[in-house]
Amino acid sequence: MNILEKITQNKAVFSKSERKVAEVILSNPQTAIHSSIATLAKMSDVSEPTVNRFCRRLDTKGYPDFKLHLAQSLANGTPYVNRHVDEQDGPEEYTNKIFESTMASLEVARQSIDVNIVNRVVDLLTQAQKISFFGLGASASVAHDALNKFFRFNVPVVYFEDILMQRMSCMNCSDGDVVVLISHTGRTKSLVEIAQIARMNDATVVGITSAESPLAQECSYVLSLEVPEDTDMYMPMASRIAQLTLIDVLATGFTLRRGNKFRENLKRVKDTLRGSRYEKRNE
Amino acid sequence: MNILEKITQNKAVFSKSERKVAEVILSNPQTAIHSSIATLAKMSDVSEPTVNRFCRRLDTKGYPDFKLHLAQSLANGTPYVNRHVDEQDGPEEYTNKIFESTMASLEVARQSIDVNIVNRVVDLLTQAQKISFFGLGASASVAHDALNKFFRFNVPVVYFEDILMQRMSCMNCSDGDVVVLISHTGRTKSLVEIAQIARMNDATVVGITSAESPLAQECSYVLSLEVPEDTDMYMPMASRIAQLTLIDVLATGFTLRRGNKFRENLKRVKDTLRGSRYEKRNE
DNA sequence: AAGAAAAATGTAATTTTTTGACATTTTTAA
DNA sequence: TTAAAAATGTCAAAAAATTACATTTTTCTT
Repeated sequence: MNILEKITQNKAVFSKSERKVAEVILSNPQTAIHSSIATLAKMSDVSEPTVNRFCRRLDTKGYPDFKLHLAQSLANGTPYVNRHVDEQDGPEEYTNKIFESTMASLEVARQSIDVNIVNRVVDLLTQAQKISFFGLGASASVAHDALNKFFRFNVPVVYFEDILMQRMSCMNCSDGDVVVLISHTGRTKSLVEIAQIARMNDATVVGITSAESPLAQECSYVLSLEVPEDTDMYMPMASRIAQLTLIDVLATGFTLRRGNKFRENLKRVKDTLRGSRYEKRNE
Repeated sequence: MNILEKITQNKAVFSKSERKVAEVILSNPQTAIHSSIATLAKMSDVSEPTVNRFCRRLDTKGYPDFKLHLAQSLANGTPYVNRHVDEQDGPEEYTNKIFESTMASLEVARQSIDVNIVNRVVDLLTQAQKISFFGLGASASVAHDALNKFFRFNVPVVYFEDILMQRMSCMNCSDGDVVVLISHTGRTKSLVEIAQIARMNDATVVGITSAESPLAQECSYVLSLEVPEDTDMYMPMASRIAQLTLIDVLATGFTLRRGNKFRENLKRVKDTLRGSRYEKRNE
């Protein structure tokens, strides 16, 4: 946790002298990290051991350790912490909190990704005869997005929102088809069933879900995403974003694998859209 | 500048022993910042002054100063820069680049948001008789997602992918209805027309789009999002993510405005989903 | 309000850590 | 091969941080 925030929060707990130290540090943290304990003690007008005790109260091992923590806090301007929205927050606060915690979640998600599996899945996708993307609820829009993306690649790609359509589609799967199933929890019954159906019909099933979930068990490959608990709003938030970003990664891997010529193709697809748009005046 | 990079770059300049120190630090920077010069010297199998000289070669004042720099470098992992994917990147590289540039874009987008407009739009939404979300292409899935989110609020909410349905829906708009139009460029002709139709029928039109685009001109309120140019892959990437996050912000503002009781409602909605899921074993 | 107990703070000594001076070894180049 | 230069290590001095303990301040009880 950011040590500057911690100092602010614990202000009430500090003793009088410790508070003097806190003031000096908060008002000038950049100076603090370059001072020795003696200098800081003089600046705060307290004794050296008091500064040391202050550091320990913040759960650091001592002054040098404290400086390290402080340096780290200062390094990331606003550190991407998963701050929860609360009741009293105004628009400014909740906007920032949502953005920041989304970024924080992406960071965590990124670290949880196994690039070897990404690589293998990209392999699979490039060789697939047909790619299907299915998800339910909040993950439906992620599947929808994946459709949009892979459609540009001129690959047979399928997406349905309707469970029955999804099932039927999987019934008709065959060897060489890849089915990508998206679910944050990996506990949605009907999606787990879809996975089973697809596998019975020789499709390769890729799950974008959490590790060791029932869905993960049924998949040939699992791209597990660890995303910190969504904020308190009882809605999926960060999980979706992480899934989407992973889709971007797969799409990128796909185009890289296909090489340069293929990318020119993509440019053409993009240019085709031009007719449907108002021209941008060249400034 | 990031000191880890600096170490990597200067590797050629280092002497043999200094390189040993560099290896140890690069391979385990987290350990390094918590070690004394003596420990690090032993780990690198060199003498203490050698470590000290190593630090000075990197333009730090000495070992403690070096540790500070190192701590700061580690704090912001790799700062979120918009690094472009290129041809030779392996899975590891492109995965990280995509995630990082997504985070970087979110940061930029966040700063470009006008919270006053967010606040006003939240106002509008809470008082709306009916809310519609429309987008085309990549933005369609964003609208889809918004549907999913606002549907939970037990508000009349509408979403269509089909242009004709969108038009018809807007024809039937009336005073008190809010139409949210999503488009990165704001230059999609049919969406601009939708905006005009909606306004002719007294709906309030909110645009999530780029400032001063043709679409923005036609909107009652514009939530403009400035998103750095998407990476070179000719697909919308970061723009979508920013739009989605903005939707999260609006949804959050909405629930906050509605107060505590309302949030309990949301919890109930979430709990309702339980029947469709496999239980999580309590570990 | 007085006095004892507890908490906070400071002093001084000790320990740890870092740095500097100089000797020795290794490398480089003529 | 040898002399100069560069690199590295040894050891001692200096600086910094921490500990133990004494003193002061605060708090609580009677």
